Amino acid sequence: MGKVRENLAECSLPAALESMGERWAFLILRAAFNGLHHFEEFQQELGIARNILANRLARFVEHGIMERASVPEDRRKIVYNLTPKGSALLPTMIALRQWGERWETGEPAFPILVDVRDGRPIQEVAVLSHDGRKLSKHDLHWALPGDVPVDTPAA
Amino acid sequence: MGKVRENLAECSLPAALESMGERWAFLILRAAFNGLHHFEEFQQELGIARNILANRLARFVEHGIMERASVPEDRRKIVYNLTPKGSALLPTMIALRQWGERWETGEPAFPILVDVRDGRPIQEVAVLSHDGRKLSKHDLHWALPGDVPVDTPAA
DNA sequence: TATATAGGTTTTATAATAAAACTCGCAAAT
DNA sequence: ATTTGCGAGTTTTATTATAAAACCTATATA
Repeated sequence: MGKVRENLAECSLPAALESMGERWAFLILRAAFNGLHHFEEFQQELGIARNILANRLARFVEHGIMERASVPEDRRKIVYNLTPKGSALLPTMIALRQWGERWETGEPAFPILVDVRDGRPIQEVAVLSHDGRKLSKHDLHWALPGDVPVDTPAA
Repeated sequence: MGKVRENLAECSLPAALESMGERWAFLILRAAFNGLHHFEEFQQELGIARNILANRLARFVEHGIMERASVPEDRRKIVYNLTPKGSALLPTMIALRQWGERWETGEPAFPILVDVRDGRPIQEVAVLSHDGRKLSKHDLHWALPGDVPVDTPAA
């Protein structure tokens, strides 16, 4: 139990925050998810200072969240694209956005995100148990290696 | 289509970031989820500067993320507790933590979070369609009011 | 009554952010 | 072929946020 509290400091939230905890990080990411690719696009959409934007993009590239490539057809242009690692931040970003909708702005803000296949709204991002029950903070518990039941197949 | 891009700036991510976008915000929140309640506990656990901690806690209270109450048994003491609004940040926080585990630190970091009922690890936080399919960014689309099919019950 | 504790505030130093002007390589127009 | 303009930054200077340390006040404990 004391062992749990001791190890808690080593959860990977601090590591995640190294790249995402800075101001503008989430907003640049959102813009990237919305299809922006170029320095000037980010700058004009967000109104961020150019030096800060340059710094953030460089940091994203360093951390493998975006990749930077020059466009052959117009060699002035650079494209920034989300890597798989960057794309993997989608649940985090949508969870934060949904929280903002529910608790800051007020529910039905348009446009809303829908499944492209059937046009229906996505679910609220939630913490789920292995069998799909929605979990709150009271349903959670920290476990050390020995305590965790291994998912043993029947055969 | 231009209408979608136009409205995009008004998604609630910026509103959410007003309280959560500052340095230390997620780490204080994590500590609160882990059962810390007092100023000195936060300070010692995180090593954050006292003035910054005071500022963050006050901000959380202002934004309704935590509530501040004094303890009757010892009137020096103050407890900070997560409100429902604060607790609702759990999916965001766990999503970010899981991302850090997967892409920054490397998978099996202990202790891990398990369902208190059966002791089994929780699922990865994901974006799901209305019928539970896992969605990536390519499966998502912005929709304006008219485009969204309403969930019409049969009767 | 003296001493320690909890939860801050104040002061001062340092680092991050912002606004504006500037640079440099390339492309397009004249 | 030269000028003009664009894309992607950098530099400079001003402002704001963060940090470390000392200090303060009300309460509790010895």
